[in-house]
Amino acid sequence: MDEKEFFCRRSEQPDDGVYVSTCPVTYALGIIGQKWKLPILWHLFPREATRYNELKRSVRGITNMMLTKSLHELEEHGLVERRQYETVPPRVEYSLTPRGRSLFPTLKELYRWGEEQMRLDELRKA
Amino acid sequence: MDEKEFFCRRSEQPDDGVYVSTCPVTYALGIIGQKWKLPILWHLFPREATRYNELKRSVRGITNMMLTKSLHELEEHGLVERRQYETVPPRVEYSLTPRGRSLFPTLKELYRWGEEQMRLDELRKA
DNA sequence: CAGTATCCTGGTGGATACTG
DNA sequence: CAGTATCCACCAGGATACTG
Repeated sequence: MDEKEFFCRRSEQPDDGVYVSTCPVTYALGIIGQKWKLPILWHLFPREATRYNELKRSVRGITNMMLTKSLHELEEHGLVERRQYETVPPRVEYSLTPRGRSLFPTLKELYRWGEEQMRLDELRKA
Repeated sequence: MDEKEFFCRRSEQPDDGVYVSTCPVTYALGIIGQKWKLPILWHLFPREATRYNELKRSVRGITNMMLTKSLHELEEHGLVERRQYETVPPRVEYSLTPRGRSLFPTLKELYRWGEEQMRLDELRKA
């Protein structure tokens, strides 16, 4: 990845007016950029598996709708795995796949930068 | 930054119903997460300075409204610097601050991960 | 050239109720 | 327990026109 190749490329499709991004950063944000994705992943990171309702309790403020939708999307992208036990009452557990865990170093970088920015912004306000 | 400290914390303020995120990742995405921020930064990265209209031409599809708004916000957060020359017609140049450039390693990480995900998704479709 | 000022649309995310 | 099904509000982002 040299510098010239790094910068965002967009492929233009004038026929239907649709721009398809081929930019990996945009692609990544499309996977983890929505409101609840990261809070969910955060809860899963340090754990083996988590049940639906435990997740719902831990991710403050999330509704069934959003939790279900987010989990589906994360599953579709292969970051999260759903395991269902055929018991009564039902028991469903969610866990990170290796692919989900591969996000950790990247998030750590983002965390580091964000933390730096928070400190700098604090200093400017003071 | 140990693992326990890493995960997202939100401070709850029940009085006005507002949740203020103290999570550095959320903070970072609040700065660079909007639609046009990264495309703009991308154009600035390999350059010394760029004029307003050059930026507008390069960032495909952006309107005056969005370009102006995004640049203002980037300036507020100290990532971008605006320099105005008192000539007729006016000449305004935008460039990255050191703080803006400090984003580069982080973006490279996100790029790397996103690229990996794109390849994996391609393989699954095939 | 480098922006502002208005007005408006669409779609993310939320509220609420219901169920295998 | 672990979800669906409907309906809805809000605001990021866009279209268009105008200007120092």
